[in-house]
This record gives sequence, structure tokens and C-alpha cells, in this order.
Amino acid sequence: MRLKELASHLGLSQTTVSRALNGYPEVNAETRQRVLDAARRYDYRPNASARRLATGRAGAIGIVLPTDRNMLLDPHYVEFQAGLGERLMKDEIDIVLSPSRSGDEMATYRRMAVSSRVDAVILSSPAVDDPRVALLTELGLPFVVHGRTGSPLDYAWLDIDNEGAFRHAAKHLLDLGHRRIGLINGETRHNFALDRDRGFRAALAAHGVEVDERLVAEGVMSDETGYRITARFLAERPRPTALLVSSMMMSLGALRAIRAAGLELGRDISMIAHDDVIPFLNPDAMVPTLSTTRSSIRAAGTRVAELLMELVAGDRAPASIHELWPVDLVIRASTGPAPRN
Amino acid sequence: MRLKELASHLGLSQTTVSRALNGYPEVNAETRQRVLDAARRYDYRPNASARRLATGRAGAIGIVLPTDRNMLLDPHYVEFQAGLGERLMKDEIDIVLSPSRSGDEMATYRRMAVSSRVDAVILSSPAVDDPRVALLTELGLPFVVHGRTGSPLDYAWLDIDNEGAFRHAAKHLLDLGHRRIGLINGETRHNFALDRDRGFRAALAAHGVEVDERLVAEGVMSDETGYRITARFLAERPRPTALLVSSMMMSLGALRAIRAAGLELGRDISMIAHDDVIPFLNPDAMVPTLSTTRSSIRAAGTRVAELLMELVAGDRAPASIHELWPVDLVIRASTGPAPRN
DNA sequence: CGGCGTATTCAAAGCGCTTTCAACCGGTCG
DNA sequence: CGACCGGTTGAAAGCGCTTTGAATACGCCG
Repeated sequence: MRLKELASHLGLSQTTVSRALNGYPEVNAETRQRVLDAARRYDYRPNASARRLATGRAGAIGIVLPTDRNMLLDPHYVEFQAGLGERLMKDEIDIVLSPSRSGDEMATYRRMAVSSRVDAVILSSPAVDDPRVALLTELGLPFVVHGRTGSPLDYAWLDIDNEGAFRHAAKHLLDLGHRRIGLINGETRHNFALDRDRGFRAALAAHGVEVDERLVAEGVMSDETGYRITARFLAERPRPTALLVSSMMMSLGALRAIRAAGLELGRDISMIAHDDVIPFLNPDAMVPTLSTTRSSIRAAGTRVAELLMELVAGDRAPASIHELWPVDLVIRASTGPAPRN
Repeated sequence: MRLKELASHLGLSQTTVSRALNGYPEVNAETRQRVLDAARRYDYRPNASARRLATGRAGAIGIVLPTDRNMLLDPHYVEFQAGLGERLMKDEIDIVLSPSRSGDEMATYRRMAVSSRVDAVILSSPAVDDPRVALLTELGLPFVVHGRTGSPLDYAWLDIDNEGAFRHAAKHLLDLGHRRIGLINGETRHNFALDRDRGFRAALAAHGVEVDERLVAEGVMSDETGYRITARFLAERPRPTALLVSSMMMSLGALRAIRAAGLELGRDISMIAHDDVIPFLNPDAMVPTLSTTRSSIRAAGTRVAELLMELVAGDRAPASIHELWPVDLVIRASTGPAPRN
């Protein structure tokens, strides 16, 4: 069913039908109802391409999907996607994934922009100094960054307070008497990891505790990395009495290493991990339950979608969009007073 | 830069320029070169919507993204997506994620089809009896199913041999002398889980071993489920001496439960898990290394993309596309002879 | 009663491509 | 020498929608 046919069925012009369907005010109420009814009856759907061509809007937002780097290829990413989807669904906006070999990403963004496949894009996990920001700005393609770069920050972004989260978490451990605290971080070329590192150091400094660099490590946020780094930390003497871990996935590995070392979590050693609130990694379901710094990445996705739409509609200036979300510190059973000896 | 401008810059008609760019044969070689050069110089990109409208092809394939059910929201899904992307990238085909509340999925497929946003769609993790197959067939929207439904199988599908995988794995355990084998499965409303169940039972039956239904369980494939089911199994007497697990994620939980019970994997109890080959869940990196049934879900994604394109091009009939991939059984350190007592 | 504002509808002109269909230009063939 | 042909190019007609500009009808005012 095409607009043309629908119109002739109704004995109306395409113009009127189009207006009726798109909610323009200059249509007689009765006529509009007739049109709406007919549209439903015939299951009429405007052709997406035609509409896009006519309006100049793509009705889609873009994500560049790096296929060979596994940075984004983790559970966080899907959860974020789901969040985006939740919001975009309401306006029937699609998400366009543009696959791209890493290194080729810039070209992919350019392609998206120039061929106007999307109205805006999302930039995730920015590096400390990320060239994509400049590119997108130059291309004039609206975008929201999930996270932040180092500086300057004259673009639209939404980030969680990674610095504060890890500062508070570290402080909590310090208050419990811990002095040997290990940091198992994500890769510090990403800004969020750097922020966590800062927060960690700031807390120790505030307590007059010196950072032992042998207890600071980073890597891909996997179970494996968590295991390896923890095993290494536990071999140090004096052994750390607490760990700050950058992801739940890593904490699973860490937990294995702790058990393998014959230690008991929450008594011999404490642990706080960052939790993006992923359905199949539930800190309450762990044994013992895991203390976390918590911020729903899904909620962030939803909000980013919202911001994106405001941006596209021209309701907001990019530079006016800066959201820094506070992070909850949720104390559960994996943290306890520092063991004395 | 638009086609029109490019053409006038070159002193040619749009027709010729379009043909030159799209590789039609009736263009003079020299002219084509000029056009190609100019296109590059001006960084010309055809407008996606216009091209789509003109050709009737959307240049995109669709995936319905269920936002509230977490079925697909797991690492497997992303890995599969990456595989798809790897192939689609070559032809600059986009992936369109259409978010949809579950229950509303059918409507979303219908919308995708009727508004011709995509040329084809992928149907993942089909239920044993999945209404989506009939819908898509009726809509005439080309699709490839990743997995299979119960029957009939008169559509395009690619699946791994889940039945064979678990049959072999169970047989291996039986050959090692295990008689009390537990099955920790995904939800059997999905066909893959049902197939695994069948394979498991077939192997036991072939060995004349009776299935103890208290050692058969299913659930969402998460760490938590793995932990809980394993803990329950280990409380049975006589205790199982081996476990067959449906995902690596579950196996992490299972491993925790095993350790918590004071057992040693590979000696007191054996385990084989299914591995979709996910970068951050590496069975070789586990301690002890984990025996698996292995099949790369990413490779499957790539192949599905390939099939999809053949389908769209009309090169293949849907019913001619049936691929059943064999699954490797990789024995590592988590499997050993059944303990005697 | 003529003029005018308002409400409603429509014809037609795009949007930027692809793709007929026609035209043109040597050159070849009978 | 004219018909014909392969090679090459172009004008124009869509693709299915939105939107501008104009037309029509009606009611109200002076």
C-alpha cells in the first residue's frame, strides 16, 4: 500500500493524507479520522527511504561497531544498546550499526555523515585524547559522547563520576583500616580508567597513604585479566588486604584467584568492584555478595538517546549538554575491616 | 556534493556519472577514471536515502532487539553481531537494530518489512515453535534463522550441531567412567537447549545409563544460574562426578560452587562447557583449563551475513540454505577419569 | 452585496538517485 | 552510398514521500 493508493481509496489528495497522518493541524478532524482508520485498515506504512529523502532526516542514529577490537565487544555494550533502544523505540528511530575495522573508524563516521544515513551518532568509550571528537565536530554531525575525553569538553557528553566513585570506594576501605589496597583497572588509554586511577590516588593521598605501584595494574576488563592481576597481587608481601576492581567481569576472575590462594573474601581480603548493572552479573547473587560502585549503563543509554534526540531537534546546543552522574557505593558482604597482622 | 553538481563539474550527465560510479560496463574507460578521480577529490558519497528509494533496496539488514527480555542481551549476541559486521562491512551494508519490547516483536518485524527499511532480517535464538518464522514468510521478507525451530525446516537456517556436541561430550565423560553426569542447560524453550538435552540423553541411553532427572536443570545462561544449579547438584547423594554446562558464563558460576564445596575440578569432578569463543571468556586461561564443545559464534555471524546477501541477491532459494555446523570437542584439564568411591 | 479572513483541500514541485529509452558517432557491410 | 551496429552518452521519467503555493468554500463585517 502506497500513499498514492491510500489517497485514491479515500478520494483525497496525497497532500491531505500525508498531513493527516503526520499530525498537521490544517486537516479537518473528521477527515483525519477517516484517514487514520483507513491507514490502519490497510496497514499502511510510509516508505522509510522516501520519507527520509523528502524530509532530509534519516530517522536513525549511528554507532560505529569496531569488529576487530574487543573494546566494545563486551556485555556493557549490549546493555547500553538496550538502553538506547528503550528510548528510541518510542519514536521509531533505528540504530544503525556501521561495522568498521579499527583504524578505519574515521572513514566510517565520515561515510555515515556524508551519505546521511543517520541524524546523529554516539561515541563510546573515548580515549583520553580522541580524534573522533574533532572529526565529528568538523563534519557537523550531531553526536553525544558516552564518557569524556581529557579536555577540552566543548561537546555534548554524559559520563558517570568515575573519579568520585573510586575515591569514595577507596576511602571506605581506608576507613575500614585497609592500607594495602590494590587497583585493578581498565586500560588507562580510556578516560574512565584514568579517572578511576585519579580517584583512587586522591583517596589514598588524603589519608596520607602512599601508593604502591606494584598494586596498581590495568588491562582488558575480562575474567582472565582479573584472575591474573589478582594472583600477582596476592603474591606480593605484605599482601594487599583490599582490592578495587574496575568491572564485575574482572571481579569474577579476582574471586577465583582469591579462593585459589585459600583466602576468604570479606574476611581475609576485601573487594569493591564497579557494577554497570548487567542482568547476568548480579552482585547480590554472588557468594559472598559483592560490594560495588554502581551505575546503570542501561539508564545511561536511555538518557544518551534522549539527549541525542534533543540535539537533532535543535532544542539544545551541544556545549550545553554535560551530565555527570553520581555513582552509588553499595556495601555488601565482600568488604570488612582490615585483618590485623 | 551531490550527483548533479559532480556531473556538471565534469561536464557530464548524471546518468553517465552514476553509471561510472556503479560499475556499469557501457562507460568509456577513460571517462570512468575521470569520474572516479573527481568523486574521490570531492569526497562524493551518494545519498543513502535517495539511492534506496531509487533502487528499492535498503542496503541494510535488520535485527529486532528485544529491550526487556535479556535473552539476547548477553555476550554471545555481541560476538555474533561482530561477525555479521565483518562481512557486511565489505558491501557497506548497515545493520539496523530495531528496538522492541518483547511481545511487540512481531509488530516490529512487520514495520521493518512494510516500511522497507531493511532488505532482510536475522532471526536469532528461535523458540522450538516460533511464530516469527511464519510471519516473516508471509511478509515475504527474506530472512535467515540463526538456529532452528522444531520443524518444519523449510526456511533458510544455519545452526550448530548442538545435539551432536552434547552427545559427544557426554560420551567422552562416559568413556572416562563417569556415570553420574549433571546437565546444566539453557532454557529448553529454545531449540538449541532442547537439542543439547537430546544429545545428552542419547549418549547416556547408548551406554545404558539412566538419566537422573534431579541432575538435569535449565535456566538463563548466567554466572548466577551456573552457581545455583551446581550447588544444588553437589548436594545430591551420590554426588555427580561430571557436569555438562551450556555456556562458559554458567561454567564460571559452576566453578565457584565446585570450589565452595571444597572439590577440585578435573579430579573430584569433571566439567565440559559449551564455548561460543568469546574473547573475554577464554577456556585456556581458566585454572584449570576448561574442556569445551567449541563453535565460534562470530564465524556463524559472518556466514549468516553471507547467506543473507545471497538471499537478497536472489542467488539462492531460502529452502536450499541449511547449514549444520559440526562442533569441536576440545579436551583440556577440567575432565578426568571418574573418581572411584 | 463586495471584500476579506479562515478553514480545508489540492496540484505540483521537489528530495537525489537509478534506469529506461533515445540519440549520436564513427565504422562496417552489402 | 545507405543501412546497420557497437560503443557511448544524455534527457527524462520515475522511486514514494513532504511541502510550497494556490485554489476553493464559507462565514462575517461594514
